[in-house]
Amino acid sequence: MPKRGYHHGNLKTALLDAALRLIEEKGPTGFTLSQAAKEAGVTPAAVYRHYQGREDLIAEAALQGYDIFADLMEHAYQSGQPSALAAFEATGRAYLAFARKFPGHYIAMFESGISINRTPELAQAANRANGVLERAASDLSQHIPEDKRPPASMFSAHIWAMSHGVVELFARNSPGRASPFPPEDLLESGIGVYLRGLGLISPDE
Amino acid sequence: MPKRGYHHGNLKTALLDAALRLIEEKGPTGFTLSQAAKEAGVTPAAVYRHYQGREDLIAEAALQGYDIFADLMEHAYQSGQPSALAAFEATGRAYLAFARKFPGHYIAMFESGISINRTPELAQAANRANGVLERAASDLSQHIPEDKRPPASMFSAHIWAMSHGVVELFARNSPGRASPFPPEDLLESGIGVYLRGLGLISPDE
DNA sequence: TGTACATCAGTGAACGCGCGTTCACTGATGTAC
DNA sequence: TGTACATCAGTGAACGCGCGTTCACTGATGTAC
Repeated sequence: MPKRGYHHGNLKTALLDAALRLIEEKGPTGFTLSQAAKEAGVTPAAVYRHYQGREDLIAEAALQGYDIFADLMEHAYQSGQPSALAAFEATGRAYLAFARKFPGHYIAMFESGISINRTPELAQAANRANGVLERAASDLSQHIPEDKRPPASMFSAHIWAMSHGVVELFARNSPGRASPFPPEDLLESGIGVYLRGLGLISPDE
Repeated sequence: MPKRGYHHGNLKTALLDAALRLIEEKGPTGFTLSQAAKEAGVTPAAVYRHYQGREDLIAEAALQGYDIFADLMEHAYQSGQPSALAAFEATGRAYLAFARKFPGHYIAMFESGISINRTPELAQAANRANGVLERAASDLSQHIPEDKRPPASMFSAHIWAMSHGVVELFARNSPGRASPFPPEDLLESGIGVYLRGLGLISPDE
């Protein structure tokens, strides 16, 4: 870990890490470039060697986040194969696990106001992540009689919304709004009820 | 509408309205007291005649929001009586309607990081709103056989999470993340599936 | 191995800016007589 | 109705601060010969 001397050696990464910590702590609007620089042990001006500016740092955090997120979702999806149900449920769990493990990334992705269409890579990474969930939903909905089958994109939007809601309301340390249940249980049971509603789990399971 | 002269006459309200507009536009951390004062046509120092400072303005917005919110929920709940199902569904719809109609309030309440326990009145208003949803859930869950009945607080947390998720992901103009469905439909259908999963709606309804 | 030199990562000072808050003040309002 | 005076809402200047960004610079690194 060579951190001494005039050259940092690892500044780009160190800045991104500092930014993630700060975004997690202060929110995307409260995050400042100067503070990130300070945490990395460097002058604010040095940041401009590696990023175009404040916005660019946030966008980079979001991009990295979507990549990790998509990988995790992909892996969860695969891990449940060949059962469409197991794959789907693993994907749901992976969502919450990601939000818990990478809160800075999560916030940069979903709460920073950064447009998905800022750069083609960002759009691509975001779509990849979204695609996994939609594929899992689509696979699973094959088991529903066609005339009662909701569009996979609606199905996945429902699950996404519930997951996001659980994260924002109960998994974040919202001051004074403690959940009566662990977020993991809440999401698991919520998805369970939902799947039962689609006839994908028998009522007694 | 007397706005001329040295005395504003209606400054407290005007400031709160300006704050709500700005919170909606810039987010809770992007909101500034100075700008709110400017919008109300007044010096920043004048704000201190009516509020204790920046934080207090946000807290006031949240408080007003919880009051309106609780009233709307209450009204929706009553409007569906005596049917527990109708009351519950109306409550869900009221949630989204509130978020759409009072985005500034919504953000101040749920995204500003203001603690519910900042003042007793704030805590009370928040609990009143939450209580309506929980009561609606509790009423409705009487129709579930006792041994299969989830706690009402879990039930209501699920619905709250899905509602909040729909608002955040699909009802807000998140740049580049357009929903394929109107948020209202998304929430209505999501809640429908969920209630079917609890056995509260017949599969063919 | 030694030297000259190009490359480039990070410095430090400076900029203009808007912020939240304070303070002594002033102008308008409303009340007592 | 008129006047004196208390109340108080809003002013304007000032404060110290941290921000994002720019610029000419300097010190370290690495490469060519």
